Amino acid sequence: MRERKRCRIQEGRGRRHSKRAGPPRGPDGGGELPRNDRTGARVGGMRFSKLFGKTLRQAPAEAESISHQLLLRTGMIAQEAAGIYSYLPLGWRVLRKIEQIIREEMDKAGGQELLLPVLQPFEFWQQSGRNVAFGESLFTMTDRRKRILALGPTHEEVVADLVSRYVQSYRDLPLLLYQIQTKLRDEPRPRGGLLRVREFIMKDLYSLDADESGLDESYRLVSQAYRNVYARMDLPTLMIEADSGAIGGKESHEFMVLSETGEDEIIHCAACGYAANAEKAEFNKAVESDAGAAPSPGSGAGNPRELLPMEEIATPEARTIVQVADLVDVPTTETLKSVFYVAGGEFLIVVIRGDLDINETKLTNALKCSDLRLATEDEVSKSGLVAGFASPVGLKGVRVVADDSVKSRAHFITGANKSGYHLRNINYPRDFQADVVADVALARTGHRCPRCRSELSSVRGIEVGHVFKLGTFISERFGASFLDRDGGSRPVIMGSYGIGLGRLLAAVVEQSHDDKGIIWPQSIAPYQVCLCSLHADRAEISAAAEQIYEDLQQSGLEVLFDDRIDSPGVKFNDADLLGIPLRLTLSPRTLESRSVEAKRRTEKESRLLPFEDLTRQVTSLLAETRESQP
RNA sequence: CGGGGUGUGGCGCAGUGGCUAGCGCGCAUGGUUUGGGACCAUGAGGUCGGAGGUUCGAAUCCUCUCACCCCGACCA
Repeated sequence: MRERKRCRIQEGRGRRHSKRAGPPRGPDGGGELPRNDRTGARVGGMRFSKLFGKTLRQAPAEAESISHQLLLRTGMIAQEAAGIYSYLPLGWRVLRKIEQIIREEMDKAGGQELLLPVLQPFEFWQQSGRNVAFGESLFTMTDRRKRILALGPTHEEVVADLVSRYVQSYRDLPLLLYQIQTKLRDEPRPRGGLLRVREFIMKDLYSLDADESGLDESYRLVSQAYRNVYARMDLPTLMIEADSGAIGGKESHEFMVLSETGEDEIIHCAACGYAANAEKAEFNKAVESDAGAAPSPGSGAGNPRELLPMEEIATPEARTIVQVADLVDVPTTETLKSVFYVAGGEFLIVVIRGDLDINETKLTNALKCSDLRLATEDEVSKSGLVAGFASPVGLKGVRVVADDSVKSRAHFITGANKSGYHLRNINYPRDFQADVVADVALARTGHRCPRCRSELSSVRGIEVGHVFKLGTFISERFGASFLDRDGGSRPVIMGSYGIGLGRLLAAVVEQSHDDKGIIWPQSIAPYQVCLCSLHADRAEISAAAEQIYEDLQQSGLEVLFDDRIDSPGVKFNDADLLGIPLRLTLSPRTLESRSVEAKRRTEKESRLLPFEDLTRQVTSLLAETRESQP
């Protein structure tokens, strides 16, 4: 008892000492520990007691998504304004690891890294014409000479400018140029923590090729590099067909992480693997067991003589497709619906089969416009149309866009353009014509796959990569051309390939966590090992822990050393919350058997590792963990 | 931009006209503790988002405004 008491008094002193003079010295009286003890910062290790940032027991109320909550609770990020975040040391370590993985894979694919300016002449954007497509999302500022500068949301223009100056011959191609840097977009609505922000670090690669087959090869190479990146982060992704949006271009794919938190809807066919963003997804519009489908789909109309004559039917109060279909007792597939839009200031009517909805992305593309919105009630009535009873039949002076579903059958029911009446036996193109006929329909769960006719389903996803075959529209405008073998001048063919690093980080957290906290894949964990010393105020514990901390670092491991004088629960919970792959616990109990307890973040069980050869055992445990991960 | 919501100490919250604005966590100091977010004591910390107004008196009522979050529009 007396021994014990004395021991405690000494511990008390030690504790006071440690708080004033920093962490206790090494086992043999100090001097041997690496420098920088004042702040605890080391190359491979960090003392929890010195770590900048604090874990929170409760997530701030503004955080809704899991990743947002966990990243705030762990002190990995801190919000400064809507869609603008600071990365604190732990979060920044993770981001840098992601960055390094991406860099390695881009280099492996043959990429050359460079750094491009954030401030870009606004003229670049006028030259490409994309100032219109980006619209208000393009941050701009004015310098002291009143010159307008754009804050780069992406860098195709700058690359095209560089290429116009440095690429002269087909011998200079192909090229894969990439940068990893901050980009700025004035998003209308930032959300979900790091999932959608206004300032973000992005890896953007631009491929430059002499011909289409070169572009195909670049596209293939970079796509494979993307798969490698995700695989190294243990992140399952789905490559889907995508719309190219404001970036422009033809073919485009997105890499999606399936998650309910995701903003994108993916239309997917389990049978043949067809997968596309709902913005882009196609589907088979044939109506099954449709006896009335007189002209076969795609044939336009049949012989007009076989078609029944148009008739007017009274449909009082039936203003919606469902009401009309019920009243006349036909399925909604036998009706046509008309919707009114204003595109580029022009009023237009869009007609589509009654059971389908309009996909505004497809519509925008079909119209080649950049501003599309639903018409207001005022605009509709000014155009002389009666909402609820409108149709393109007999309409003059209004541009008509038809979804190709108008050709999928004959004898539709649609509005008579007078209140209380509809028309029966309406056929395209006998009874109305369209200025544009295109696929502008929205695919949904239950529709048929365009490839194999199996049933499509829908899932949500987070877009963690997007690749585009841009083509030549930017290079042409920047005079980025080269001389081919025959001495002819041709525009460079461009591709563009982006990964948002912060979003990727958030996607990993969305994908890999439990009720205790984050579960980092080893490749991007801020530290590989969390060393917890229990009863850290006891001299013998702290001495042994210091030694282990030292040894682990010497062997090249990244260690977060929880040297705080705190209860075991606090330390264990923080280790779990932070998601460090391997936890080592040193306590009086384990010290007695000259061992530490090792527990993987993903497992419940722990094991004792004897001091002898500890670093080797830890290293091999981590290697096993790496292998066992998918 | 439309709809909804929230602004009170670092975080989570209570406080709907009346005394000095309160609680939990966190923080500081001392003590007791220590294998899954310990306990006791003492203490620091708040222009109640901002401006204007009503009132003897405003965190509380009114007007305006700002910020942030969610849904939609839009957007990589």
